[in-house]
Amino acid sequence: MQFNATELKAKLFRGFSDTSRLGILETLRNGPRTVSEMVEITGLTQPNVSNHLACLRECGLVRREQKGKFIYYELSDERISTLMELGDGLVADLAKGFYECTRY
Amino acid sequence: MQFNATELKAKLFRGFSDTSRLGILETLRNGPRTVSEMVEITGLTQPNVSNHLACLRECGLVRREQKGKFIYYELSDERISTLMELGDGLVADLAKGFYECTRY
DNA sequence: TCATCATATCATTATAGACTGATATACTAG
DNA sequence: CTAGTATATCAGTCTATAATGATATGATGA
Repeated sequence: MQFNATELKAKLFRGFSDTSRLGILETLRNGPRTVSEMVEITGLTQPNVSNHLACLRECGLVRREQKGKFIYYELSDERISTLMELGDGLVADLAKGFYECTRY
Repeated sequence: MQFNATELKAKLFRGFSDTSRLGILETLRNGPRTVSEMVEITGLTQPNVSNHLACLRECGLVRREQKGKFIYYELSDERISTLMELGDGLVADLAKGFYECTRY
């Protein structure tokens, strides 16, 4: 399989495009978290969180660090937070559209 | 159906998360385009482009303007370009990860 | 060593949504 | 009005992937 720039960028955004995955990324905006903390905060099941983290890590959006029996995850780049901030602003202004958007 | 902030933001990013849809948005970074121009540039079929544009319009990411027998689409907010720029930068730095990322 | 807790992986199921081909609508020029 | 071009819609198919439950791995402390 071969990728062009647009495909790669689409993949990047796909990291943010699922509610569960974005929820996980949101919890990391305030600093590193363990898997169980994220499970607690998001209400997702543990295997589900681990699966999404595997995706996010494979694509380089998060990195992890083992500390004792816990593994801490964190965002791998400041711009990932920036992207989410930009999203916040846009959603605030376009919110009406997103409420009504039923096509994807 | 009820949405929280994260769900809405995920929806926003979903606009950018599909290669075809992102390709369409990319063509609009240089200004308004007609549907047929986008078909020409992206290589997608016309119904496919129209479908994606309907999504994007419903969610407020693009707006359209009729001029004679053509309909011009354009990005509805500057920050949409900014978001794509940020994406460019991130992909450039994390590209390796995205090449190898096979999980979504 | 074993028991326990934290995290990861795997097979399966279920669903969203991308794409196609056919057709409908809408605008313009003649 | 009609013909031709531009765009939109729709039903059906197909694929990708999110979620689940069961299980495996790995680290810690006793």
